[in-house]
Amino acid sequence: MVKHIPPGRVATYKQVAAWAGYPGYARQVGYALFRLSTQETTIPWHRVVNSQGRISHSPLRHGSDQIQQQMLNKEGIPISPQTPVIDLTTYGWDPQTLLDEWTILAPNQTP
DNA sequence: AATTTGACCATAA
DNA sequence: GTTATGGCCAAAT
Repeated sequence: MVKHIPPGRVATYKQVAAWAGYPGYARQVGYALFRLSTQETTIPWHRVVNSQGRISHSPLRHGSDQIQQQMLNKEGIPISPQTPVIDLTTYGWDPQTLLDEWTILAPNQTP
């Protein structure tokens, strides 16, 4: 599911769990992403944030939370210690919303 | 078998 | 804005 999140957008742990068919399993999504290396390239782990629109910080992450901020900045998402919260109505991604946009932009097509 | 541990969440103060 | 609390759930103690 994380692979489907487009650049410049973010999704929440809760959303990813629900989309994967496991509503209520937000924590497990976090544990799964924790296993990934910060060098990971095929899975955009940095596009997953908590339900407040903030990066989940933890000393156990060994700085991967800071790296997450840098990568999000590189994709045009303004987040910093001064602006710690991402506006999910602007940058949040919802597959249903994407479908709606798609049918508006390209009617008579099947996604 | 019971307790602890978290990249979580909703609510309350 | 913030912290605290109780709930959640699987895996590891």
